[in-house]
Amino acid sequence: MQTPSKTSQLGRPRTPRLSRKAIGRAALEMFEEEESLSIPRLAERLGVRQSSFYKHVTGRQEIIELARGALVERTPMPELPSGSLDDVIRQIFDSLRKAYTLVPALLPLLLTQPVSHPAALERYDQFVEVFELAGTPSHLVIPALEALDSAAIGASLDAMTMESAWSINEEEQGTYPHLFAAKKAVADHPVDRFAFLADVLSAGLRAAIDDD
Amino acid sequence: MQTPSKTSQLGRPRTPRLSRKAIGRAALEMFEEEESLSIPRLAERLGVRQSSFYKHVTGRQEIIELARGALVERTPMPELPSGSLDDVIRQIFDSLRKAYTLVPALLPLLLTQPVSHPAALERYDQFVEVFELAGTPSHLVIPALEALDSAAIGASLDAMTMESAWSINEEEQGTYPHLFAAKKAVADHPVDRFAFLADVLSAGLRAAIDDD
DNA sequence: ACAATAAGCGAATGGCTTTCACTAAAGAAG
DNA sequence: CTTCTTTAGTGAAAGCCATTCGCTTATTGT
Repeated sequence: MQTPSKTSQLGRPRTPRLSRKAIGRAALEMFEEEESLSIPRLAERLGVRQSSFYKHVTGRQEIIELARGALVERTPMPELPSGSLDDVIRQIFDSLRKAYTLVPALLPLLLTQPVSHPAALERYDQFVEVFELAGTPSHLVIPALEALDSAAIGASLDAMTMESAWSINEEEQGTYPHLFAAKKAVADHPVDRFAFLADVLSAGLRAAIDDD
Repeated sequence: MQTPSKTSQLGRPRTPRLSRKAIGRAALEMFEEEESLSIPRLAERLGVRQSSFYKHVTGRQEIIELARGALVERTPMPELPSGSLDDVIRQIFDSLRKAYTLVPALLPLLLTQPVSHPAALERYDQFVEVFELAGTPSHLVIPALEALDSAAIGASLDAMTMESAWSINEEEQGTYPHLFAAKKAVADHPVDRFAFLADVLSAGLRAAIDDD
């Protein structure tokens, strides 16, 4: 009987080198550190060849969905079995924002595909439950949750696009006088965008829900 | 003197085949029709070779910014020299939404880079002016505009992610009871997401601005 | 008239995702 | 325990993509 070289990488390994969970976690890490996902580089991180992924996953999109799952699993569900609608809105928004600001580069990719990871679905299921306990009419729960979710994503991305979402050259300052002045005003008198959005969403959602 | 073959594509052409404006327009068209941007295919559309773009543009990112410009130039500025804050919010939100729903595939790419196209900057400059005419404190204009912008993007993307942002298998329906029930509730009692968001933003922004 | 610049092209580079035939171990069946 | 099937790895290759560079020809400026 031959003892194969210990460094041979051929054939099935004695102990598994990959799992869907490990792939999701590594992908999330990679997004945090490199702000993008490349399958060859992910393979390097995991000490594996790129083609190996396709035994666990159908393709890149699924890896991104696993990263979403890893993000949810890392973020604890806020304690809030019940509460006022105001509390519920602020807690959910804050929970989303905390998760999203960790990985801004992932957000555009998450936006373009539906949520299918079980851990993520379970988290949203809990959010829905809390909304309903706070007295939201059922047909408004999904629209309200969508509003919170995209606001959290938008704000987290804005925070990434450095300094400002609008980039004006020095020479062009006179060309866009109002925009330039407004940028200066908020620079001189900074506004916490997340707190502002939380106020806007809380007041707005409560008004829209009570009007029903 | 030689008369070169009319079909020769060598050397500088007698009349220009490309321009930044034409590139932006074609890129926007491509996003609408193919939901993605590929430089080789864009070159095909314009009857040109891919390397030619780099005489007009520094790279892919700049082409995307030109597409943003083309999108703004195609969308008319709403007539509204002045108005109540409620009108202003709804008009701006509606204008953004109209533009964004035309090209959902472009939105994730726009999110990741600052606005630098002159036509877009001018449009935002006008939005700022209208906000100020409606009495918004200057330091809140930018946060308010950011909120409208990301809400419009989020809603346009949600509308793209077909049917629902949450995809639940038939077998899993019992695993996510609240989410599933809420999806059913909104399916049975449909809610216009854009109108809902407009209500939320109008009420919320006015509250946040008046509290100041 | 002529030099400098500008706008095209062709070919090549290096990156990416995905597929497929192959190998060796694990697990199931008798 | 042997044998068969399934599984989790590898390696090589195909077919995309964005970008660069040297070449050619026209336009522009002096």
